[in-house]
Amino acid sequence: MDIRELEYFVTVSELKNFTAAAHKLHISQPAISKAIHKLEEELGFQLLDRTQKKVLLTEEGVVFLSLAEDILARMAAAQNTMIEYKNLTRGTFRIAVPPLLGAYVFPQLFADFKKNYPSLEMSVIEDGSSTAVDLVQQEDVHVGLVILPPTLTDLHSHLITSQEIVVCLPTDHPLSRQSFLTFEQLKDEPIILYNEGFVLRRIILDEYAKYGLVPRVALSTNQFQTIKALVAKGVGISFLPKNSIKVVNHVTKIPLHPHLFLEMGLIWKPNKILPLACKAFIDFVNEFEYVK
Amino acid sequence: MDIRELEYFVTVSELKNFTAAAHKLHISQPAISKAIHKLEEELGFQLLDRTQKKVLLTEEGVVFLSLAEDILARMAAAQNTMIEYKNLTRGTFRIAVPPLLGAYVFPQLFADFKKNYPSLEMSVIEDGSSTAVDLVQQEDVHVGLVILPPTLTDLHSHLITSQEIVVCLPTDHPLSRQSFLTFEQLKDEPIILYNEGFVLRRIILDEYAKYGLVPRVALSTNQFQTIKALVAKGVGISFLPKNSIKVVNHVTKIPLHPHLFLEMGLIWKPNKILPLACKAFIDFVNEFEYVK
DNA sequence: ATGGTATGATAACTATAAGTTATTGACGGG
DNA sequence: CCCGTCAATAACTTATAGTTATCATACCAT
Repeated sequence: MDIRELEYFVTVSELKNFTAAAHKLHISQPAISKAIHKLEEELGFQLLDRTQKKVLLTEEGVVFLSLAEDILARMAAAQNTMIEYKNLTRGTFRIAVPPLLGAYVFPQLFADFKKNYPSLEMSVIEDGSSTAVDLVQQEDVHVGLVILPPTLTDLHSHLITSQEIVVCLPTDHPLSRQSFLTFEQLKDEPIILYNEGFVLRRIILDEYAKYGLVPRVALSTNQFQTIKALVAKGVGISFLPKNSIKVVNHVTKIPLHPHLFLEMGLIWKPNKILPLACKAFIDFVNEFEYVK
Repeated sequence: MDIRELEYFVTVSELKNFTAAAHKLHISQPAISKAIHKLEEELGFQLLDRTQKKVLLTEEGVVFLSLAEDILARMAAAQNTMIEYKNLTRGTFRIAVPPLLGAYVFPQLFADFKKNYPSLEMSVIEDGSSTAVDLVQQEDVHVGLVILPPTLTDLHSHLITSQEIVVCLPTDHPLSRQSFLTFEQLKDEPIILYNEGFVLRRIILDEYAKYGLVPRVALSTNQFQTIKALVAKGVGISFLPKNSIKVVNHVTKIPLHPHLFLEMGLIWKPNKILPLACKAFIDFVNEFEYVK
């Protein structure tokens, strides 16, 4: 019992004529005859009554017709669904986005991507960049939009933008008038950091360590807003990408000396076959120009 | 996109192994490889990720798998349904049964048939034998259980039983003591007949006509019970098959002279392809011995 | 590292079955 | 009553599903 046979049978049933069905299906009439006979042979009884001039359905034929039509409809529906995936008018993928990037790189990226592919869905998992890397590694997500860690084991990556990290401190802080700051100058300041699992925390602590310093961490959080608010309140100083904070009352941004940069980009697992929607996203990001 | 291809894909997805799937399907492994490749080629993307040791479904593969499983399930269900028709564990047909036969031939026939084929359904249309013949002719029913008319145009028939027609008259009727009666003796009696469309009416009127007589029809009905009740009440006399009336108070049955017989049987249209259930019924009736 | 094993891909060939053309036979309408 | 329409059949061709043999590669145990 073959899809083609069902198709032939349904067409003959519709047209009540073998020859007409053959024309419609662009094959010869004997091909139809053969297929119908094969079907009837297999089922063990006649589906069509050819004793009259017109071809008529037998009672069993009527039953089989409705079953065949249902199967063909579902077959067509399945094909359509898959064509939608192929055409990128349907599809989902999972992306890990740390809050920091979620706050200012991702929205622009996402909006532009949606403009091009309005039907594609993204499932966003928010977590720190370090965790995001693990999620990609374990294939829990397909891609990660992360602060690129210094060492990338065996993942592919694409740099989207590079941001300078600046010191954030309360406007009334004694150091807030400087045009730049060194870690030496900041060594006794209480600092506010992201939690473990966030690359930015790692980077800052590593920088301190470079100068043989161990900062006093006043508090750590995974909330970007919390960090900014705490700095404004004078709880401590912090380090954030220059553009992540546009204008915040009572917070001053001062560059570090030497300058410290943060690279942000997309990572994914090579060799792993990704959803077409995700491939489209990676391709899109490759073309994407981030406007600071 | 072929049913076989779907089957192969589903099996590979289940076993996560091409070779194992090939074994299960009793074909060679390259046949599986080829079929899956063909499917992927047709859809335009990969369904299975073969980069790891284990075969894994891609995201699109997961979607397609559920669609394929649904289609295969429906295919199997359709096949099962048709097997049921073949096995006569499913099926319906339409039969015309006049009330007279419905009252005493049909119940026995039906009960015995049901014993052999408990799952088959009969749709019974009750109407006079003449009408029943037309219904068969026009293919509104598949068979008719009728009083066989003297001329059968082009229908097949099978005699089930022959019944003597007897005169029914009230017990207190002056003629009720006779051992037989002639139409000459009955020529002035008001008679109760079936309506037009009932063969029994035709037969009685034809018999009167044979002797150049035209009876006075007191009343006609299509209700067997009504006829019997009216005879008992002395409204008129009637003619009914001997065995159709077992014991009725105030009604006496007397044979005609010469004897008049009624043939009852099954009719159907030849050349017409009948439902298997109906064929089974015809075959059953052929074997059937009616016990009076 | 390293050789063995398991597994899927590939190539060349065979067998099956789907399709073609030519023709016949049957039914129904003018 | 003949002619036209339409399905069935036969003989042949083509397409393709399946086979065997072999290769490439990833994983595993030593």
